[in-house]
Amino acid sequence: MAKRVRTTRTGISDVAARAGVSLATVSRVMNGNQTVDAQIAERVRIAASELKYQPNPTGRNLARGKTDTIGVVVPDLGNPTFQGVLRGVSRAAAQDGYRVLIADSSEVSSEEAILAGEARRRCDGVVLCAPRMGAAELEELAPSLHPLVLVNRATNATGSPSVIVDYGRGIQDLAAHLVGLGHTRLAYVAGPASSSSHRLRLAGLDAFKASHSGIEVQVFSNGSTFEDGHSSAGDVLASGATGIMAFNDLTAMGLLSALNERGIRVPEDLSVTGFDDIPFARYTTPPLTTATVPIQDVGEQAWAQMKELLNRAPNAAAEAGEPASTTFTPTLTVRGSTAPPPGKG
Amino acid sequence: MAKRVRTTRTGISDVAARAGVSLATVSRVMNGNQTVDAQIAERVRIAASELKYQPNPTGRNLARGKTDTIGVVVPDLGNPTFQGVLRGVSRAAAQDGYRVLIADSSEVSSEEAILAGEARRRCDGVVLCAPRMGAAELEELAPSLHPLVLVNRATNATGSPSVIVDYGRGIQDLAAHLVGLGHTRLAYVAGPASSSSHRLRLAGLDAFKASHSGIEVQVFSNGSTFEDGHSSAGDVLASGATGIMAFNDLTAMGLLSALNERGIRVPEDLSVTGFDDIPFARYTTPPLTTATVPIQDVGEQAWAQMKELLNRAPNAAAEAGEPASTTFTPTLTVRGSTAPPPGKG
DNA sequence: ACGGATTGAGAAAACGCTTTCTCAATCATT
DNA sequence: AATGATTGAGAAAGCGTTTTCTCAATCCGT
Repeated sequence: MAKRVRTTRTGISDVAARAGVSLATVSRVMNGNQTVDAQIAERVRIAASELKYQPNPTGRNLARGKTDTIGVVVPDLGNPTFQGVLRGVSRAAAQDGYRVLIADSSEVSSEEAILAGEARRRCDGVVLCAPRMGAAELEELAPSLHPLVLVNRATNATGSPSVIVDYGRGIQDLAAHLVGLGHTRLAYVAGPASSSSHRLRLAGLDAFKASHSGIEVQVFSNGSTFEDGHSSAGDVLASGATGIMAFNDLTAMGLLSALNERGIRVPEDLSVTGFDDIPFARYTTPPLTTATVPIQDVGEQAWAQMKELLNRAPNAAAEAGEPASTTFTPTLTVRGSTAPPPGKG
Repeated sequence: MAKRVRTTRTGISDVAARAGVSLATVSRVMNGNQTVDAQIAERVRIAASELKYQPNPTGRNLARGKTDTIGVVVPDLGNPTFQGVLRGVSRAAAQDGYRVLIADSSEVSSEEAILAGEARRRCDGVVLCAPRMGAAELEELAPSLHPLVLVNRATNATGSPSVIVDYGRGIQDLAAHLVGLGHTRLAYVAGPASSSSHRLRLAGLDAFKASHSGIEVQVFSNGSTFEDGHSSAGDVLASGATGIMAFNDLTAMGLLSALNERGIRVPEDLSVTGFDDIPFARYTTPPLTTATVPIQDVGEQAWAQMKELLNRAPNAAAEAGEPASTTFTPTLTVRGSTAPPPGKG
């Protein structure tokens, strides 16, 4: 048999041989370890660049016990919200030399835990977006995922910070805006019952009702897609409400579209609000009044928390106390889809 | 010093010990190697599940020389086109047990080569979306990235398949549609000069002009964003053209918005087309006539090609001949933003 | 019942690095 | 000049798997 034809890329030992030093020294130089004589270091650097040597990350990963990679698990890469989170995390992490592995559960909620575990094993930590996962399951899963940062979820499990959006506050601002315009009959076209951010909106509306006795707030169950919004038009019109808060921008757009088909004018006949302020919300007709969520900042903040966790000594969790969670409060963005109700202009 | 407190997770040797077999046997069982006695295999499986053993991917990666991960490099995660590609690749790859590492060059074109190389070292292959990269640079880079699949780019470098969209064909279909409606004065609101897909559109338009002598086709240089489209309104109106083809849906939406502000009616006064058919194209006012690009299929196909490359023996490249590239042809999607020109209705 | 095939499992050698351990050589100190 | 402290680089031990080697124990045919 031939002499084992060189199949593998140029490795650290090639550099060592060429520079006439040991592997250890090459490693030291490549890692900026200062305990190497300047002359030798230079020789190594030259050898490395002549050979175009680039350390093999896998070998490194194994030796160092880390991968400089974090996993981001999302329910749907097609959803603007998660796209924003992903983008924010990815860019922020890149600044610190980390990469992102994505895991798209394709809305198959039963896969989420598995995907997340998988991702965790391959990465140094995971950012989890799992709006539909049950609280119990999340709580059980969290410890095994540590370092873990939750997006729009909280858990009692210790040591896992969250970055969350105050949906309850946002929807109250929206409701207040409508009431301020003169609306007294409001309706909320709800999101999926299993969605935790939907439940936060509901709680916000309860709080709102408690402090605004004259105001009616109906709730229609529904979903989170354009089509869901579209198909809710019938219920909405039958309700007699004049101020409609859709679960999010997408459903608001669906509703807008259905209303348009039926000849209902927005905002003259009906006011409609969205939620999130996705990039296209400003381009609808009329432009959508919505609660703006700085979603990319959410992603960036998620990375900031992750970084914090990563920099902690592995066993420092307890001594350092609970990691700080962050809350973003949506800001009201008034555009053309809201106006005083008919007759109150 | 204490006895080296167990810091590491449960590993293959724990399982081996518990099952009373060697590491090799555990490995064989975990990998479905059939040369293990059924009884022993069962014992190992039980031990593994009792210990909740999960193989460490990094160790595995090193031993097997592969990572079951591919890199996807895109210029901007905020761009619907690349989001679509990413989603397609990610889902298709997941089907085959592969994960995706993302690299977002943030439009910094000088970073692309570096990011791609980085990604390649960490992964088994890379899918490259680099519409602005110079042909020469691409050609030089390609071999070092192999296995490499190009999206919307081709290269002479051997062994790297592409999946491309026939933008030239698509814009001709759009032009033909406008001409069919009676327009004789067309304008193309161009994309970035450095964009290769923009050049393909230009070539398509040249072909179109060659075969339609009576038709005027003006070209305005511009960009690829909503704002670029918005700011092109002045030129467009001054041109006297009645059928406007925007570089893509985003610029079309910008143009639509600017026209709306100026009281120009679409499609009554002016017809406007987009390109790509991004998810929101159907929700503009009026809904956008556009060339539909099955962008997620592009991503899936990119994975299919990658899989093909991965399954080839490392040195089989030559014998297997050139890998097949794929072309997707956009389909014309007529919506409300196009109509006969004024006076020809 | 005996040699030659097969099976099946353990020992050990990769995989490509990092890092601890060691120890020779240099330096500073009295 | 003798001793202890410091510097700097090589040897070697991991890191957690997979896979090749090896070899003992079965199996088969005659």
